[in-house]
Amino acid sequence: MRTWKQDPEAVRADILNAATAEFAQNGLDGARVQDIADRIQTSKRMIFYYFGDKDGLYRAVLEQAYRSVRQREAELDLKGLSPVDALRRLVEFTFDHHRDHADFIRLVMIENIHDARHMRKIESLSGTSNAAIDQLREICEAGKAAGLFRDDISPLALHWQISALSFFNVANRSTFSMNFGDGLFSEQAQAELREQVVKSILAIVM
Amino acid sequence: MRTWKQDPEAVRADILNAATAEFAQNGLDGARVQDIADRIQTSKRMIFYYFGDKDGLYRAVLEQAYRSVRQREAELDLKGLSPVDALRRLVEFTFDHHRDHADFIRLVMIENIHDARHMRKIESLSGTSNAAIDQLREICEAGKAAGLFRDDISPLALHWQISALSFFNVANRSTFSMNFGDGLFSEQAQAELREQVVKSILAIVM
DNA sequence: AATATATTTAACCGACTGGTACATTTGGCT
DNA sequence: AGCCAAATGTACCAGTCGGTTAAATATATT
Repeated sequence: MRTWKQDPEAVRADILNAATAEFAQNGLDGARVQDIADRIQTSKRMIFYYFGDKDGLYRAVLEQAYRSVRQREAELDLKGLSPVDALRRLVEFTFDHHRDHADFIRLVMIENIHDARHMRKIESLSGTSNAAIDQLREICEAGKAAGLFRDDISPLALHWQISALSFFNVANRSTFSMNFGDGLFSEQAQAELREQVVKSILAIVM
Repeated sequence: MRTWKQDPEAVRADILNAATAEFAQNGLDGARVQDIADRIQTSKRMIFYYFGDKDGLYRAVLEQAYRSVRQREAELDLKGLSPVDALRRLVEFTFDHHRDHADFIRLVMIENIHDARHMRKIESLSGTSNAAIDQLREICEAGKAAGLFRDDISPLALHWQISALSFFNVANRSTFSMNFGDGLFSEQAQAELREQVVKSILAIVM
């Protein structure tokens, strides 16, 4: 009664969150299991108890991170907007969302260093269904139907470009700043870049 | 005099090249000094003899990689081209160059994971002079002077976008393919993406 | 040739790290 | 209460890895 109450779910969730921070900060090889345990009040033992090994924990982190992101993407409501407005909104959302979730970006960077070999083992991520691309496809079809968009645009290629610009903005900030100064990362400049991205995407479809 | 059984410079160069491959493949923490030695015919001891410690070697790798890239960038000859043609050529060159030097891209990804903290210690990289941005600036000025380009374009923001698209294409190939298939990475699709990037950049300046 | 210096080899080490063995406690159930 | 399985604490281990010690060999210098 006086000692700790057992709450397995909370412990598991705590570990997962601590591990997310640790992996995002230090990478898979740089992360230390002991440091993850130290971030919360638990022991290394518990981590192996719940997740098997370091790789299993990393995979759980990756899975949760992707699930969270996809869920937030699915929550984006574009109903009632014209194709152009919907596309603009989607781009702005993606740009902002990447900026707001740097940990996720870092996990993806790390996974790319590993050629996505851990992701490949997560069955829940192999489903090709993806809200972001579905929404984009709908926008494109509506745009084409309304005669507003070109006929030869590819939703996938469009998504590629939106992702590239939003991702790079967060992922490569450190080296870009080292090479060219951090002028582009002031709030003012970021707002301008965001608008540049929107216009650039709109220019592709129209 | 005739037979140089010892060849320190060659050993040093070999180590540097082997280390470049090892670090690019496995990251800073994932790389193994022993594995670098095994890649060539030398011993671990030599690596520490020439580069001090693992971090020193990594810094040497990074420095050489950046120097090579900057040199190749400087070799791009845009003289005699109109602003539009020069810009198109620069974008195509950057897109291709990134694709052709995946190891460099990976080193930059790795350095970004580490918040560019190793790059920061390399004095030869702190010089802000950069051929790529200089050429772009010239193109922009010529374009504005000729009344072909808008007046409010920023060479830096333009470079940011060219880099973002070229970089992402290589850096995020693994996870992008996992999520959306590898259709965009066929030769045919890559050629189309390349053209999309060119048009998108041109749309920004005009 | 003799000496000094640069380069290379081989064996070794201490710290760290992922993972485990085993004992102990907690809480649900009868 | 008494039992059992889930959950947790403690101590520990075996392999790995960056880095070193010390000695040998090659080259340059005089």
